[in-house]
Amino acid sequence: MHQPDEELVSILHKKGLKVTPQRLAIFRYLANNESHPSAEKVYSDIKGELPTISQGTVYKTLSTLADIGVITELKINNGQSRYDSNTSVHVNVICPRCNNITDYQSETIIKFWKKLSKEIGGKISGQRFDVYKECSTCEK
Amino acid sequence: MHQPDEELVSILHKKGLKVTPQRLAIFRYLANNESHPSAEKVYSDIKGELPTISQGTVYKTLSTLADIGVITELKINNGQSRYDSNTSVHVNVICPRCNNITDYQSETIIKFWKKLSKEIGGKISGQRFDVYKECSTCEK
DNA sequence: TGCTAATTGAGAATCATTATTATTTAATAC
DNA sequence: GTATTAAATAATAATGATTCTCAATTAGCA
Ligand SMILES: [Mn+2]
Ligand SMILES: [Mn+2]
Ligand SMILES: [Zn+2]
Ligand SMILES: [Zn+2]
Repeated sequence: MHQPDEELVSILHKKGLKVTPQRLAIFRYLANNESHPSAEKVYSDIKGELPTISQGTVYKTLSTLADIGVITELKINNGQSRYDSNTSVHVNVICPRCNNITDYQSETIIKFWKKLSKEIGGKISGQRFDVYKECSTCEK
Repeated sequence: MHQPDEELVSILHKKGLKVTPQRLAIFRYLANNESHPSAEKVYSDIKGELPTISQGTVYKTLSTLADIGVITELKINNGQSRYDSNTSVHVNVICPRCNNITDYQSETIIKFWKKLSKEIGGKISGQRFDVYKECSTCEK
């Protein structure tokens, strides 16, 4: 694990964006959170650190972080967005019952992506691979 | 190309659901439409055939068709849902600028899915593979 | 040809997200 | 350090895609 701050600060500088406590805190929160939280979850959790932050700022910040490419926004089937700081090529395993999301990574995926992106060609700007499977809690 | 009606009617019977003109028309429309239309697009296009249909019925019908597995709902990044009658394993190539969606299918994808679903194991209920790439119209 | 539960149509309600705007603040220059 | 200023934030209102409600209609069946 590395200090996420340095990377974020460098990218913000490069893009001419300000380094704010809100941006640092939300990015740090996501970088240490595997659960692909919703904006609402980020808001309620981040209030411990930044008690006066507003929902609007959370949405705006998440959108900014997605724009600069350090997180990914995933619209899921319950109508909400979930936020993922894992920017490597991977599979999101989504429980169709409770919308729990976990990452699955393997060599198979890496190889597939190399082959597929070459096959499709052109300027590909991203990808999203989801697999729907009941989580261990829900299958009981 | 085969008659989509027969398949749908048989599944509706199996599930104890009624065969209605609205369900037939919307399913037929999607089966003959590669463009992954939104609910709004389905609504405005289907009014030619069913002038008195309501938006609510379109939403409800699309949801029913997705429930019984004959179409797939894709929430995309503009906040809308798009509907796909291609239920085979494939990649949706989505233009991040105009949200145009086209299907990409290849042996690479089929083989990957066989391998990946075995790797992940358990009762997988579906999958979704998206690739973001500017469409030919937008890259000009 | 009726019966009945499912479906539809019309319109209201919901709710996640976005927009607005006054206030605050990070970054730069002095 | 202090002033300047454009960007960011907080509070709140607005939006809009989707869902809900319920009375009217209809598909499926006896
Ligand atoms: Mn993920
Ligand atoms: Mn498709
Ligand atoms: Zn679950
Ligand atoms: Zn395009």
